[in-house]
Amino acid sequence: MSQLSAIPPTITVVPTDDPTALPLGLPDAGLSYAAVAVDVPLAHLDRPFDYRVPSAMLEEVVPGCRVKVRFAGRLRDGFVLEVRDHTDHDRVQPLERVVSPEPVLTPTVAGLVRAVADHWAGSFADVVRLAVPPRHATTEKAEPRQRKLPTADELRARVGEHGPGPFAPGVGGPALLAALGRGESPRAAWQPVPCAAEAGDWAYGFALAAAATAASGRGSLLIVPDVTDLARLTAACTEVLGADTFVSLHSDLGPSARYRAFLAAVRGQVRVVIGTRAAAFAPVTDLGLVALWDDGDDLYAEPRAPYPHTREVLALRASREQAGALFGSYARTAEVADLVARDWLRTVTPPREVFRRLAPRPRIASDDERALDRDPAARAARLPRDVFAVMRAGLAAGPVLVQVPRAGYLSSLVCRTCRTPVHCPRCSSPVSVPEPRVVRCTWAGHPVTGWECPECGDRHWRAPVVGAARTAEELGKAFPQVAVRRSSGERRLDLVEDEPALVVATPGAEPRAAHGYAAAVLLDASLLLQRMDLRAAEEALRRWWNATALVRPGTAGGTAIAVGPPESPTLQAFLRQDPVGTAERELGERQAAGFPPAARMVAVEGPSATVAEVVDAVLAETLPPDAAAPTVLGPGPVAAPAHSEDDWVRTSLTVPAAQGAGLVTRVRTVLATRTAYKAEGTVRVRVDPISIS
DNA sequence: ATTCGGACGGCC
DNA sequence: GCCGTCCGAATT
Repeated sequence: MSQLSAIPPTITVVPTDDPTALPLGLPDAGLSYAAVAVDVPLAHLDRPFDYRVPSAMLEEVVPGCRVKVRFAGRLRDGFVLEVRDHTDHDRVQPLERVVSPEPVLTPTVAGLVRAVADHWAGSFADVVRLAVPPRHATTEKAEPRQRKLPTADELRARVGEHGPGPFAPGVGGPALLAALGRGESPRAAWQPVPCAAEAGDWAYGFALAAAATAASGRGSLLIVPDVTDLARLTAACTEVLGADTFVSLHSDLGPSARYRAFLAAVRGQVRVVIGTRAAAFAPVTDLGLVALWDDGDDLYAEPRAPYPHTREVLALRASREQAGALFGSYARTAEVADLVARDWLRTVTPPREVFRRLAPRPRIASDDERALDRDPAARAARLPRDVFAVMRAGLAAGPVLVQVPRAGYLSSLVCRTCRTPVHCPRCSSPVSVPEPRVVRCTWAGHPVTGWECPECGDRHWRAPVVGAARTAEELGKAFPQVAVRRSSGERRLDLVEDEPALVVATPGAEPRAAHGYAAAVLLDASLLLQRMDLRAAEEALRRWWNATALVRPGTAGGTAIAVGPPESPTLQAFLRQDPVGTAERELGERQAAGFPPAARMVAVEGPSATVAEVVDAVLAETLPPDAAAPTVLGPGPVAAPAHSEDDWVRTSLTVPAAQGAGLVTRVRTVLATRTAYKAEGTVRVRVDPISIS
């Protein structure tokens, strides 16, 4: 050791009679300490840390700015949460540098980030990554685009000109717009009519709601599942609000465009933000409305830890910021039904008779052998005669949509004769066909050989439905004079013209028709209904009603026909055209089964030994008074992440919804204790996962 | 007396 | 997770 370092550090003596003096002789410059949310991955370090603000940085250090700090000896990124004149710590380090003085993490969003982290048993650092896009220095320094914003009077005039649009026939619809315009914060579960007419134009409705909110001097946040819906919403907002009034935030934007849109919002240059799930955290000042389209779409489940769901993020946000909420969809999820049952949302939908008159006429066609058409080409395409008739009639009036299952859904099998789904003889799991001629069970990967149908004894199986390519080919033969167009996955059409054509599309990739389809044929019914998922029925209805929404209203002859077993309750629900009642029943079933949203479920996933340790530790935590011990489900096998060497399992803990926060806190405590103790093995925790098994 | 390494505690 | 410190064993 050198001579120099042996000399003790200089100690500055502070006169004790000076009340403004700070300990350790630090210069008092008023606001000299910053509480920083440091980007550390460890659960037990998930809290703010204080740093001294060197006087040279005093100007730039503001709440919400990005900084670099020394933490455990290393440089790390962080956000300043608060600037204060004191600290409770005696060994504070100085801030290393200010990355940017731009206050990108507003106090409101910081509060939301904390709340989201707490709700999903995650850390602030994980959630803030979802909320604030990476900095782009050039964009930050560039001159912002000049925008001409309409005044409140102009906005009121526009809202008046447009009228209530798709809310027109609605019970409570016009009142909703009026309340938003008065600066109130109504919350609605909006059920527009699934049809290609104004009554079904959700994007127009969203734009009108944003305009009414803007007229009250407040901002709006409008969220949709994907870029296709975003394009539609962009068009509607441009028409109703004007192109200067809003920005669009989504993950397809490059770093520069993304940061530019974000800055326009955080700087208050725009008060309306539209986008996909990451935009749910966008810093809209004085938020008056959050709107969410089609909350059942699984794109709303964030794939990164802590796996928050956009619907709950927005619900949390509307509550925290006293904003209105508009959750719109053609189908209705059990979760929205739950929010309605708890009177957090009120249903807004046209009167029953208006709804039924405007909606395309729903029909179902049996898919059993006897119902097939006699026409040999139709027979080859496996088309029931009712479907053949609907297609023929529809083609006389315009394009006909044919919804077929996505390729991924084909990888299941049924008995050739009685259509009983094939299950693994060893562990009863469903089977999949990962590649041609290879049949494995989905849980354990057992190769399936020597299968025999438990119902009829047949030894042969087949794919239950043909895919898009085969369907298109067969339809071409059945309708030789008609153009057959395809839209799926990568090769996707946006719009088809009015000429008669058969448009074969996978769910979610259906192009819109310029004036609506004459008819829709939903061919994937039986396959969707065979899925062993808790949400199979809900998801099937969501897809059918989303496809139905592209068809002309029933008053203009529109028809939607689903092919499947007529006795299926889900097909019957389709026929009944009652998304609200259907979701209420679904919620009732979830309640009876003790599943979310009626209960809170925390799934712990990882190598079996680690999962067992974590679950045991959670169960060993002391329960709050009156709280019951959780119900334990599992462990059951679950897919391991790509690079894991171990097999993974999942164990789920379930408690009544009211005790959910307590359970999540206990889980979080266990995770924090484990990282502090450096326990071996990591787990993944999912609160209310969308797939339950 | 000095150096090395592994375990452990704290991170502002 | 990573760094710094502390303590015991090995090395001179």
